[in-house]
Amino acid sequence: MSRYNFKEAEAKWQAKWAEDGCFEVAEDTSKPKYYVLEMFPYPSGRIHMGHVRNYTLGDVVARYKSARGFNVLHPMGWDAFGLPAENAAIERGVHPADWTKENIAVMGAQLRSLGLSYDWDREIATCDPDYYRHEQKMFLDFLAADLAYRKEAWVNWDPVENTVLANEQVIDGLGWRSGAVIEKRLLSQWFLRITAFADELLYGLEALERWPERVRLMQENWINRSEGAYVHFGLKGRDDGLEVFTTRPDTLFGASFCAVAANHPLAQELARDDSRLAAFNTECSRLGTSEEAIETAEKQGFDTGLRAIHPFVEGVELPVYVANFVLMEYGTGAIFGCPGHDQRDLEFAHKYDLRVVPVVAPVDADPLTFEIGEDAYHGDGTHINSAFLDGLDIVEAKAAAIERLVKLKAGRSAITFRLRDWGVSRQRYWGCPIPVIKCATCGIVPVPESELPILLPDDVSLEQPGNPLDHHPTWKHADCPQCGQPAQRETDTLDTFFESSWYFARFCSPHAGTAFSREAVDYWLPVDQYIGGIEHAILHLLYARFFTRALKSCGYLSVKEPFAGLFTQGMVCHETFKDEDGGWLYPEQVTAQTDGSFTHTETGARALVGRSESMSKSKRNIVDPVAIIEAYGADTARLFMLSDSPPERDLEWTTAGIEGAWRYTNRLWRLITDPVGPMATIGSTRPAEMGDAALQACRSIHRSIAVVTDDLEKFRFNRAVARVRELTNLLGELDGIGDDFAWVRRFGAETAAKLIGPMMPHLAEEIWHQLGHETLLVEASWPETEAEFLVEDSVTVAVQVNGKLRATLELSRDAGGTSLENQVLALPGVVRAMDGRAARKVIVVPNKVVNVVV
RNA sequence: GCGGGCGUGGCGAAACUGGUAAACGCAAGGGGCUUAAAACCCCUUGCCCGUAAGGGCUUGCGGGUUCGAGUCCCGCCGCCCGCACCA
Repeated sequence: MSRYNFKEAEAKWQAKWAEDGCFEVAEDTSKPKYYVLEMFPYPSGRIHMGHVRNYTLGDVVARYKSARGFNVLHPMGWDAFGLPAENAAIERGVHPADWTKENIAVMGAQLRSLGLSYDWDREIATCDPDYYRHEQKMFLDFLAADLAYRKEAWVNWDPVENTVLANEQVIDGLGWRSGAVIEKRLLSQWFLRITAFADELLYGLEALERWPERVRLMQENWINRSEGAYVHFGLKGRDDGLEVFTTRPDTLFGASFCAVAANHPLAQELARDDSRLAAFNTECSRLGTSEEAIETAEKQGFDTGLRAIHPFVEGVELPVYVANFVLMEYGTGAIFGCPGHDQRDLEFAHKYDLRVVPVVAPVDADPLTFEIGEDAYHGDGTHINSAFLDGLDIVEAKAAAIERLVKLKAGRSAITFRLRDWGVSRQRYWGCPIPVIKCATCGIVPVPESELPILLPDDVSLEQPGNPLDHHPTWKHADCPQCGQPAQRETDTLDTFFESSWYFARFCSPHAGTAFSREAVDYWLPVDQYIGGIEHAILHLLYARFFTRALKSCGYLSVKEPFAGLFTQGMVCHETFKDEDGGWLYPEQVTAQTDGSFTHTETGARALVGRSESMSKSKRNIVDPVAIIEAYGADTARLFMLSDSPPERDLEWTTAGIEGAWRYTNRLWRLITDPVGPMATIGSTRPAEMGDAALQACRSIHRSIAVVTDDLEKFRFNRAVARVRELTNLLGELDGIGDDFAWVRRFGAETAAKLIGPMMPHLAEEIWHQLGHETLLVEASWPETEAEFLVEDSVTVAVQVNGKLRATLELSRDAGGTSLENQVLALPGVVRAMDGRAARKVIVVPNKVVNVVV
């Protein structure tokens, strides 16, 4: 029995495709273009199963579209700047550049072994000066267009290391290396004005029809446009006041307190003379900068003693608190609290014994007795306890309240966004230097374009804490381009999201002397199909959408949206194992016992099976793709990635699953190549006469083409695999003899090769070759269906009595009428279920269901 | 906390717009081939009652709409993802 030699075949066809330049593309206006892009990887060291899944999905699309006659651009590169390279430098003493380059070499070879149809000639690495020099120019253009600016922002500050930490480096409020309590600190930093495009980014979502609905929703909620009002509260005994933003100006009569963020200027000012408030503010600053930490912390407030004067009601004064749940970044960093109609305010009011006055009552409630219990009332209703707003509904009351605020010069209507400007400054080495110079006399001065790129220095010390560029002995010293006096370079580098915000454009002309050739981006953009993890649903995708608009407004390109189609894939999971002490074990450290339990392979001790979780180094539940490709080949790994779960859902990696895929690989191989002698010589013209069985098989093959094509179009790859397996089963059962059978068998084999081609390209190519073709399968076109073979003359119809299945009936297509009803009513199963009762109604859904209602 | 999603046999799943629930595969059981094992091939397999014919039940839980609900609506429960300096 022959076995498919994947090692030989995969090496052979990969070499052949490369030699023939099968995946190299150029602009060609005679064909429709199709740009397939998978999110490029961070070169962490080795590829993981998530990459295999992501890139297999992209490769299926690329190869399928190519077979359909599109001019397909399918590039790959490296998102090469980032924190892990600096960590590796600290831990292992290697230079971030060397570490990154080495990783790219290793991972590049691993990706190549998967047989992905990339145009490798377009490979880019974002840490290459030839890449980042262009984004330095973009930064200068943004600066000139007022899309980049400086402002103070809060960072996580490690007081022991004197270093800014990423959120990831703050664990339970402590620095990951120093263990010091982390504080928030204000730092002057660079921002990109993404909020200038807030409306556009929001309304632009509507046009992104080929994006998942949930991603659009998440972005919409992230941008969160809210209509409301600014309200000015006077402060008793002070000349200034408190500016508050609210979406519910109609609930002003229910206000019982005001609150400001701990980092609000007012809180900072008062803390200078109040050590207890200063301590409270410091406590708040220890929550870190993430919204999650702030919102999940226990709600706490500090009464400043200040009293805010109610704009509508003379004599009413509201206590002003500093509260740990108010965010400085949203609205004005100050709120008024209406406990009756906001759950968080209600809990705060209960804690600090503040009054709870309902001002909106449900329409069916008695306004005189309506009270707020444990739950704030968020619903519609009629205003009560609200003087001139009484009796109005919420919409009317909002308008009336704003009108009154304007009249009193105590406020105005306003639209705010939750979206904040994008902070791009990082106080780190391994990123793109920001090309500006800080001069004592001239201020911020852009580096002249002729001096770009500003290169990262090679000789840095990463061992000492702090920003390496800042304590480099010479790098930051430069003369001011304006006045010529000694000055200093900006030592911040750019957020790595900067690189990933335009790489799709660079791929269009990766060797261009400019960021990209206008002609190339005009031809290729937007990306037709973008594929990657759901974890990028907001930040990366939103930044890239903004960046594209920013580039457009600076005259770089013509499209507004970078990604016309988006697909978000699920994660690759694996069961987890722990030893008896709770330590994580690698899958290869455990042995399955016959009774279903597991033991530690070396010690023989009991091992505990945990639930399946997404593969991660920390849980040790990883399976190395390289080992899998080595053992089963790339095609088998690709097949398994596609077959079991729908691509948007999480996939569980199992040994049984990969072995099942491997069995299929060999089954298909044998089925087609064992009788290949006779098959290779059979003509490709359909015999004029075909017997019923051969005709049925021919129909089934055509249906396979139709179903698989539809499934591939709709990203239902698991179903496509199932249908190809059915086709394989059919081929295995074709045991007739004669010309018609011989032809059908070959037709089925060729079709199977073509349909499985995008998924298992090496095996398909090998089969194609064995069938006697001189040309490559990758150059062959997608199979076409013929309408005459897609119509069935008879259908099986379900027969129900009161919606319950009682029988099935073979009918000719589109049968109906009273004869059908009589036929149905005479069926033994129907008679039994009707139990002598008369039919009240018979519902006929043509070719599907007949339902008798009694 | 806020925002988003998911939930169907022992397991991964399928079921297109409300119309035969469980296609395809994994695991398991039985049989064949073999000195034997592996590989391979064939059969069985949602659960319960029944020798069978047949009947009942079943898509996380509880309601509702409908001739008919996995699919639509309302309310719960569980799990997962994101939250702006991880990428």
